Parts: sequence; structure tokens; C-alpha cells
Amino acid sequence: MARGGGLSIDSDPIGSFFPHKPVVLNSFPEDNTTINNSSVQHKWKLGPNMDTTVNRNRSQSSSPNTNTTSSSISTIPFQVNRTCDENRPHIDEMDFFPNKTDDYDNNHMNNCASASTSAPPSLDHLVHTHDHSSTTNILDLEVDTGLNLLTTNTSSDHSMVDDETYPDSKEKRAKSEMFVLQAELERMKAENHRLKSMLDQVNTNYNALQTHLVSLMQQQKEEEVAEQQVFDRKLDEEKQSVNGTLVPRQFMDLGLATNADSSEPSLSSSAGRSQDLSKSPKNNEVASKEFETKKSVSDNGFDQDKKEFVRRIEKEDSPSEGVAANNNVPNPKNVDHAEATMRKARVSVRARSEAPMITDGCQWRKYGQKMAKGNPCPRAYYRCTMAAGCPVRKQVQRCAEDRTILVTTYEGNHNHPLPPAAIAMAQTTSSAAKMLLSGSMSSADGLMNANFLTRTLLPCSSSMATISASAPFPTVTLDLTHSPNPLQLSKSQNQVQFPFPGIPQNFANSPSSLLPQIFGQALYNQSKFSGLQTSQDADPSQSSNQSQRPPPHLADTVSAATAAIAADPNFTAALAAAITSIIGGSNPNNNISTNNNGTTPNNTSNGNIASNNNK
DNA sequence: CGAATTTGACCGGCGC
DNA sequence: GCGCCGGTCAAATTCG
Repeated sequence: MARGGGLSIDSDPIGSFFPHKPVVLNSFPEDNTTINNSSVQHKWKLGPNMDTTVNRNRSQSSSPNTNTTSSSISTIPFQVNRTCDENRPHIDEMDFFPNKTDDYDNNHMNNCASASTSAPPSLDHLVHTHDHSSTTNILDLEVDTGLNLLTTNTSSDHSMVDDETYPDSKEKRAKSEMFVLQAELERMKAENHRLKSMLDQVNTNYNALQTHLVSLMQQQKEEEVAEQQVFDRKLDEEKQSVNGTLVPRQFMDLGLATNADSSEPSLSSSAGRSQDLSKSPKNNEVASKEFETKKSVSDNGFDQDKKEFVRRIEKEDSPSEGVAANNNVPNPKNVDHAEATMRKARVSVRARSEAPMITDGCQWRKYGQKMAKGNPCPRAYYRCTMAAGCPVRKQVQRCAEDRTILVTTYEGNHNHPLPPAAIAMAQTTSSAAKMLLSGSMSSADGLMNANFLTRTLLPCSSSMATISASAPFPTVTLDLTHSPNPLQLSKSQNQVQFPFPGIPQNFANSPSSLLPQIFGQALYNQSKFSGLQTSQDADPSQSSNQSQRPPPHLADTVSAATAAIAADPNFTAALAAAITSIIGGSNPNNNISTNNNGTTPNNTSNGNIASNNNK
């Protein structure tokens, strides 16, 4: 029987079957062409095997709706007497969408054992003869027809029907049953129609959502390209204004913004690609074509689309026409190289603390300690243990000049979900890495980019962070000590200070994981500005709420700061808002206001942070 | 006793 | 090629 659709209620007790039980439709089935039979089959099992589902094992006593006259159609517990026709194959599914209902009338009306109990095959089980004394029901149909028909064969019925004094009684009874069944059939047709309508509605909604999503993605793509163009334009201007010595193009090695972070492979990859695309009209065309292709593909879900899109993009990046060609770097043959270079991008945080290391919300395990050259203080090596295989490392070392300053260097991106308290540093490192891996970096020397970043990232600052282009690894140094001497950190040449007035010198002591968050958000925004994306996008819907209430805990403060920044497209204003949120956050654990002399008490906020975090 | 830390050995990159 | 140096490994040790 080729029919248009049907419902399977195999696994669902009949009593709980639709529509009593809300049917959860997968709004985004993997097969997104339409919500057709195959896609919904998992839920409703629409398909060719659609027949009336009957509960043939159900005992009569278990039927709560026997003789119900309710107008509800929630229960369709067709009581079946198997002995009606033992040879008949059992029908397990109900056909709610019979296309050939005429066949029932024409072909099956006379198929039942009793000639008088003509009914569609789906329903003919519902009728049985009197030969079986196991049940007294002539029609054990637990279907509310809405007609208030009493279909139960009561004793009086039995006496009347079986009364031999009425020769036409059988025929009359059969006719009445036929009417009942026909009425039921009509009702089921209506129900069938209703279900079809519902299915169409869901399908329509799904298609609308799909279209909307595609349009949003396309719009985002266009915005990224436009932003990249603006960024490149500014970059050119910057390039013309810089007369200093050229910095070794170390950033260029990092042009491969591939998915070093396995947690966000698609985004980072597509992000890195977007920049490259923006630099190359040809690639832009490819991207557009790819996107259009992706857009046109409707057989798979969007996640699959995205993955496929990214996969194809990464295939394109492999050839020498990609980043490698632009950067005079040996052709990266595999992702390992990209990951290796990705890991080299570092974020260094300088904070005053007497604690062995700052608390950043992550769990770390020390795996080594070395005496670094030029520093009497040993350098400790930690790796993230929040997830197996997390590539994030960090180094902790005290500053040789000022041993109250703890220098923590982060490297890599987390590949696991992070607690709120850890998002700060994670976002810092991730954003910094992305920024350093930005394709825009590859188009200019590091100094120029650093200058540009100085102006674009923190236009209101004066001594907060450093971007080092000459270090063994591209490093963004965030100075939370607020050193008044902008040259203090410039041990290596070609470093550019990111000043940041107004931050108390011991500010880092208090929310030591907070400023990195701000800076990380800055980098993150910068990355977005340069066409990059990050998977750690803050939720604007949450941001508004969080930024409005005073942060009772550091994590909330972090969230508020993140939210404030993320919610505000104007980064400068957002940064100011975030700072205000932190400083004016009235965090009882915040000792900024009580200790502003730059010294670090033994029980600094690091301890407080530690108590708030997982240490 | 399991987990975390310590610490010497080892490895690879880089400069000479 | 050699040595230096940064980084990592892994066995030993310590800790809870």
C-alpha cells in the first residue's frame, strides 16, 4: 500500500498516544529537505508501513477509556480480538493518511470474516462475531466517535441480536456497525487531515527558520568581509605612518588560523579563511560560491553544512595559494603545523601576587619546573587538566626585577567547556591567539600591527599591555601591575605598550582573572574586527541582565564585564563600561579601594578568587 | 592508595 | 657538530 503518511505508535502506549501526549517534532531533522516521511519517521514513523495500530495484547481491564463518550480523540485504543481472523497479519500501525480510502470500501468491505462487518482493513479487527465467548463485546472499539454511540454489546444487545425471532437482526446489526465504523473512518480522516496540516505547519516553520538562518549567516559573512576591508584600509594607513625598523614577520608564521582548538574547529577555521578570502577576490568568489553551494544544500543539517563547508575550505587552504603562499612560509601540509604555530601564540599576564600562581578558574597540573636563563626564579610549567587532551599550557614565573610580580603565560586554546571563572583567561588566550594568527597580521609587520592595535584596542590606555613581535613566540603581555614606567616591560625590542591609566597598581591582585577577561574581550573584539570569529561569543541576551545587577561574585563580575563588552558594539565604550563594572562592582572581596599602594598583602584577592573558584 | 608534585633526564630548535 | 636553552617526560617522592 503506497500511502502518503501515517503514524506509528509502536513504542508508545496507546493510551498516551497523540494528541494527549505532545508530539515533539525535531525542528531540525538531519534530513532538512522537508519534513517528509523519512525525516519524521523516527518520531511518528510515517511511511509505507502505515496501518492502524492496535493494541492487541491489551487487556480489557486496562482500558481506561472504555465506553468513553468524551469528545477527546486522545485515546484510540482499539480493542482487538485476535480471534477474529487468526490468519490475518497483525497490523501494528495506524494509517492516518490513507490515500485509498475508496479501496477500503470497494475492496475490503467484504473481506472480513463476517460479511456484514465490512470495514477498512485497519478497523475490521475491531469487529468479531459471537463465536468467541472470551469477550462479550461485539465491537470493542474504544474510539470516541463523538457520536455517543454505545458500541458495547451489553447483555440486552446480545439477547436482542441473537434472538432468532428476528431474522434480519444480523443484517441490522451489521449495518449499524458499519455506520459506526464509517463514522469512525470519517473522523479518522479528519484527524488525518489535521495531522497533515500540523505536519505542513511544522515543515513550513522549519523551512522559514532555515531560510532565516541562511540569510543571517550570509549577512554575517558580508559584514565580516566589510570589516576586514575596513581593517585592511586602516592597516594600510598605519603602514604608511610607521617609519621604524621592520620587525621580523613572525606573525606571518601564524597566518594559518586553522582549528588549533578542537572545540571550535569550524568557527576558527572559517574565521581564518574569511580573512584570506577578503584579501583575495578570487577566494572571495570561491567563498561566495561555497556559501551559495552550502546555502543550496538542503539535504543535511546546518551543522553538517558548516562542517562540510569548513572542510572544503580547509582543503582549499592546503594548497600554496593560501596563507602559505602569502606569507613565504613553507607549505603547511597538515593541520599539525597549524596547531603548532597556533600554540606558539601566547598571552602573558603580569600580576602582583604572592600566591604561587594566579587563579584563573581552570585546573592545572604542574608538569615541570626549570630555571630560566636570566631569572633566578624558577619557571613552572602547568597544563590544563580540566579535560583530557586539553592543549593549554601555562608558565608561571616571578619577575626577576620585582618578585612580587607573577608572570603567567598562557598558550593554546581549551578544548572543553569552561566554568565562568575560567572563561576570562581562556578568552584572553584564545582571542590573543586568534588576533596574532589573524591574516591581517601577515600582511604587515608586527610593529605596525602593534601600533594599530594600540590605537584600536585600547585607545584610552597608556601602559597596560604589550604585544611582543620579537619574542620567540608572538606574545601579548597584559600588565596588571599598572607600572607607571611604560618601558618597564620592554625588555625586548619592538614591543609596544598598551597604556591603561586608572587601574590601581594592585588591581591585578583583586580580580586577577578579570582584567585578562577585559583584555581578552578586547582582543576578541579585535579579532572580530579583523574578520575573526570565536566560539566563545557571549550571549547578549544574558549580558543585559548581568550587566545591570551588581556582581556579587567574581564570576558574576567577569560575566558582567564580558557581557558589557559583548553587548556594546562600541568597544571603547564597552571597555569603559566593563572597567566601571569591575571597579565599581562593589565586590566585597575586592580590596582595590582599601589597598592602593601597589603592595600586595598576604591575603590578597587571589585567595578570595581561589575561594570562589575551583582551587 | 591514588593524585599531585618534584626533579633529573631527554629532546628539539637555534646560534655559533 | 656542538653547546645552550626551553620545553616535556616520567620515575620518584610527597601529600591528602
